[in-house]
Amino acid sequence: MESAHVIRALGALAQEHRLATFRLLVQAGPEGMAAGAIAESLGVPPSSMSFHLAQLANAGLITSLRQSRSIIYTADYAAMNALMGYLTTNCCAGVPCTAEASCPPQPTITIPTITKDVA
Amino acid sequence: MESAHVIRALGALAQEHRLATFRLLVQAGPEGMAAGAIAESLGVPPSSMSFHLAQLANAGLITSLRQSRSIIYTADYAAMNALMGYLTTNCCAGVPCTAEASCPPQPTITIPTITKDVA
DNA sequence: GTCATAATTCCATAATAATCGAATCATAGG
DNA sequence: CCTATGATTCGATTATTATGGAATTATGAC
Repeated sequence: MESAHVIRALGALAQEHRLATFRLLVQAGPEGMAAGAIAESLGVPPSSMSFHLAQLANAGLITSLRQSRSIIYTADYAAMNALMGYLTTNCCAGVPCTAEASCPPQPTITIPTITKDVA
Repeated sequence: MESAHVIRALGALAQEHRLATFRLLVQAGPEGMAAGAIAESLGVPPSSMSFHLAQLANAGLITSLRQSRSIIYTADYAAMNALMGYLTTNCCAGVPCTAEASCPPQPTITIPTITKDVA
C-alpha cells in the first residue's frame, strides 16, 4: 500500500457522512446495506450519498454489488486492516520509539458513543 | 475521542505533505525537528509548511515547543494511538469480522468510558 | 538599538470537495 | 410497452483547503 493510496483512504474517512457510512457498513457486516437504506439511515439525500459512496469505493474501503434494483455496499475489512497496517508500520510502531516516549501499549481514549443502532 | 476529533485527525493525515511531515517527525523521535528543517527536508516553502504544521497541531497529532529561535515539532504518539484505537474499536475490530468471517450478532460494544484527555 | 535568523500570519489566488435538485440509467413487474 | 422503484450522473453553487510571496513577530548576537 503506497502513500497515495493511503492518502485517498484517509481522505475518504475524513468526512462526517463517510465516516458514519463506513461505520454503518462495518456494523452491517458481510450482508452489507443498500445505498438507499444507508442514505435514509444517515439522513443524507440520495445524490449526496452516491457521491460519498463513490469516494469510499474509489478509496477501496467499500465494495458494491448490484442485487436486483438495489446496489449493496459492503465494508472491505481487508482494506481497513491494510490501512491500519500502514499506519502502525510506517507512522508509529515501525519506529524504535526510544524509552518512555514510545508508543504506549494501551491507548488511553475517551469513547463516548456506544454504537448499537439496531432500531 | 469523539468523531469530530477523529475526522480532524484523519483529515490532517490525508494530505501528501502532512503525511510526510508526520512520518518524518515519528522518525525524528522525541527530539523532534525544527519547522525550517522539516520544510527544507520536504521541499515545501515556509509559509505552506507553517500552514500544514498548524493543521497537524490543531488535530493534536503533533506538539510544538520553542527552543531559542527555532520551534521544535514532535509527533504525539499517544494521539496517534488514540486514533488507531478509535478506528479499531469502532470501525474494525469492534465488530469481529476479519475478511469473510462470520459476523456474530454482537455488535454491541459496551466500553466503560475511560476519560483521559489527549491534549 | 541594529542586524540576522527562524517562524508565522496575512492575503490573494487557485484548486478541490461537498451539496442537492433534476435528469438519466437500470431493473422488475404488470 | 408502460410504470414504478432504486440508484447514479449532471450541473450549478457554495464551502473548504492548499499555495506561496510579502509583511510581521520573536529571539539571539553584537
